[in-house]
Amino acid sequence: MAATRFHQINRPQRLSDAVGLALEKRIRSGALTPGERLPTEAQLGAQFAVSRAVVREAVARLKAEGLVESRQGSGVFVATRPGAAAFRMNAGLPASAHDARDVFELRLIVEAAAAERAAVRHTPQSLTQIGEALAAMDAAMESVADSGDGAGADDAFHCAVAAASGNPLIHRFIEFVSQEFSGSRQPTWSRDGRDGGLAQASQNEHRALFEAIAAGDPAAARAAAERHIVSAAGRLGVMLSPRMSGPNNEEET
Amino acid sequence: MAATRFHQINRPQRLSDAVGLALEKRIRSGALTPGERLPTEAQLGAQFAVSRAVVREAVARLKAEGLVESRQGSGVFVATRPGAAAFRMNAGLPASAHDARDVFELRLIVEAAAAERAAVRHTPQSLTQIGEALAAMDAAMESVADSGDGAGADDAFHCAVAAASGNPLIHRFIEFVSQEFSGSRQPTWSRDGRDGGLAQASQNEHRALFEAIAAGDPAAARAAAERHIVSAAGRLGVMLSPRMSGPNNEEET
DNA sequence: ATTGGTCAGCTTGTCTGACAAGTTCGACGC
DNA sequence: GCGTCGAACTTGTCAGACAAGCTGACCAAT
Repeated sequence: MAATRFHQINRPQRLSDAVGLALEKRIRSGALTPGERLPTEAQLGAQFAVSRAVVREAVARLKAEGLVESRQGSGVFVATRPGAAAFRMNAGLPASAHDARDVFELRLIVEAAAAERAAVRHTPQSLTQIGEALAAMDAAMESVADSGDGAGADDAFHCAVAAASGNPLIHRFIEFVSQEFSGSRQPTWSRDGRDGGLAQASQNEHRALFEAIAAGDPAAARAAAERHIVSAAGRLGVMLSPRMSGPNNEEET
Repeated sequence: MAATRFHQINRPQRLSDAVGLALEKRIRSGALTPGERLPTEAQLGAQFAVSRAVVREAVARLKAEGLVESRQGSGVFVATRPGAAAFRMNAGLPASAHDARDVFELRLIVEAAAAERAAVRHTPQSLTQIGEALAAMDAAMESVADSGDGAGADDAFHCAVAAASGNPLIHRFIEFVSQEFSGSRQPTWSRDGRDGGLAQASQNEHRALFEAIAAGDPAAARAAAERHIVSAAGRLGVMLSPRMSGPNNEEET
């Protein structure tokens, strides 16, 4: 909806968020090592030029993420195994030019393997789920709305393939990655994207993947999934190689 | 040290922890639904009989976990996709008989792809790192200590291979998975495991992987990594197939 | 009737100061 | 050398004040 689209204004970052991220960076970079004591709250307040309350809220964040532990009267210490409990796509590191490519490469690896397994392990029910998402994208292609439901159905298609892999961990991981980059499919399914043939190209790739899975051909499913991810990346301007086929292949970039 | 042993006294739970956990319980149980607005800070303070600072720190915890979002002047809301910002191996689901197999399968997919990329993208420095971890395992093989440092060096070896993949995201993910299952390598490197030849078998596989990477041969590196993961799983009693090579291959299990 | 502007009331964000609870370490006595 | 005590330090909690931002009611203009 148009109203939703204008809702995403750029809010200034909260001080407690900024301090928390800065400290997290120090921990993840190794500048602060496991077991090491952080500066006192008063010192951090002086260093960051913020109040003690802001520091405490930043530390509360870090505690929730398992990065630090506090002991009253003693201090705040880097946890022995900082942050091991959770994996995040953006671990507080600054964005770099390679981010999108790193993400697409990880998706290529995991989604191609999931497609391969879906070809072998799918059930009538899981195949129906994939087919329904495919049909929903066909319908979105004809939609007169500005953005329609194509991106949502695109998400659902990928997650249905992941679910058909028969490995719930892989399914959850692909869902996680998909949600973190839910905005990346929007350009393909926008009015402009559909008029420009992006959605049609994407849908052709989806159909080839569906057919390979339905045919129970894992090699064809893997190849179809790889083609699709590489093309999807290309549509966003990201160059990706589908296979490590030679020592010089990657170094051309 | 004996002094350390008596250090683990039962500390009363912090108020901010208790409030944070109580709110998290309401969210995860569905009593508070995605998009729903939480009571105001003042109301929560009255309900829990704590100061506003305690409430704010509890909310800071929930924000770090992706469970809520706050909007200044408006309120604190349950996130649209609560907890989606982090991926956890155990997502609060009960353990099932397929867990270990699911994990090894995910490792197989990601680590084999990392090895492939390491063969192409390694640098002299990253290759040295891998070699040092290999040497540390050789040394641990001869160690007279009961458990030695073999498991730690085994972890380090896998993480060095992941680092050599040239994709920091893959590196972080493999590190995350490795840390979550850091105990799984202990039996191989224990006294019994070394005497029984488990460590030697594992080390032979590590060496083959190292050599394939050093030779810059991605296909050999992938195959070596797959062999190793499949064998490692087998040493723990988990049956794993390295490839989806036919429609009936998996259904034998 | 609809649209746009204003403002009071409300809510989160930040700062400040005070005191409670707990830890650490040095001084002192035995 | 060992045990006790207390000062100094650090985190945990409370309270109050003000800043920044949001929401909805109300009124004027078209």
